[in-house]
Amino acid sequence: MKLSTRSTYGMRAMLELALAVGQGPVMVREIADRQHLPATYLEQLMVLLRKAGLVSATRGAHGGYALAREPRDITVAEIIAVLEGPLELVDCPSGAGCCGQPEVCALCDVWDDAGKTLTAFFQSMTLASLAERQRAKCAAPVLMYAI
Amino acid sequence: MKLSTRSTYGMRAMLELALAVGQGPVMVREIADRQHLPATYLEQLMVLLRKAGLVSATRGAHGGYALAREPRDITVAEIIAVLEGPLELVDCPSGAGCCGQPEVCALCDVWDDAGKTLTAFFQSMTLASLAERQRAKCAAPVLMYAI
DNA sequence: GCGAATCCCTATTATACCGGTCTGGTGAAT
DNA sequence: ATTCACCAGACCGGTATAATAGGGATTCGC
Repeated sequence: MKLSTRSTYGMRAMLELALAVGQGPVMVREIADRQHLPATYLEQLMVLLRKAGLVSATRGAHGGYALAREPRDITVAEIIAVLEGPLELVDCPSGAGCCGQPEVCALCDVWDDAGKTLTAFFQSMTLASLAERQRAKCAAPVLMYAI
Repeated sequence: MKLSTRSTYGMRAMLELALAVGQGPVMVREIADRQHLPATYLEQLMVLLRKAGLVSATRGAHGGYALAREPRDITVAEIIAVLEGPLELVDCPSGAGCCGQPEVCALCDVWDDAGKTLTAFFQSMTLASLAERQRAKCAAPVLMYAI
């Protein structure tokens, strides 16, 4: 029950872009360096995010990526949906798989509700709010160390 | 982001046991047949559930498994925790992995909160409530079919 | 125009985990 | 004693994820 690295890498990249909004496009290489991610791998993810309309790319020298929309209009749920697929906890392709008789299966409801709960959580969370939290954390870094 | 079959298989088995409470031990074979699960695989899961103290086994002829506690005192969260591990969405072993600097990483908080949300959801859900829902569904089966 | 920089795309590989089987052992009931 | 059922562990194959490699397309600066 872990998120794949695709989502987490992608989110880290998107957060970088959110923090750099208004400063022109950011190179994949730059993001990868700052976040310590494999650059060529991240490239693939960025292409997916572009195709999904979440970022825009400018090619050529001094190119890079930028958010395609306002940070406040991009939710974490969207990003995860692109990189991870829908947040369904079980493969129950509309009634077929699962337990065989989903109409009378109380568990199907549970898995479904759980997925919806998660989705709602991530939908309530935008890049803007995330960026703000990040900025706050960096502005007031933790000065207490464990002894 | 799928639950492994371990959790879903295990839940289905536990629900069977909850529905058969007070009727003596139930054989693994019986559960597997009713739920169409691979018997030998389910056996492994039942052992884990026993070691975790969620079910009790009686060996020998006419043996089988039964819930070790009242259905209302067993939450879905517990069962999943045994079979799936803790509900953490990312591997962030208390600060080390993740992004490298979890103290100043807004995302770590997000993943953490999401895991807690899920856990809370599953904790609010007991075998008793599940069994009740299941019984209700079976008593009033769906009679409307899509045309 | 030329070349460098950067995104774009596809193919390939390796590793780990998951789902599952098989074999043999242990304890209880008849 | 025999049978039934849980117990324990090794073992194995498929698949998806994570990552690499390499060659193209597009734009900028000169």
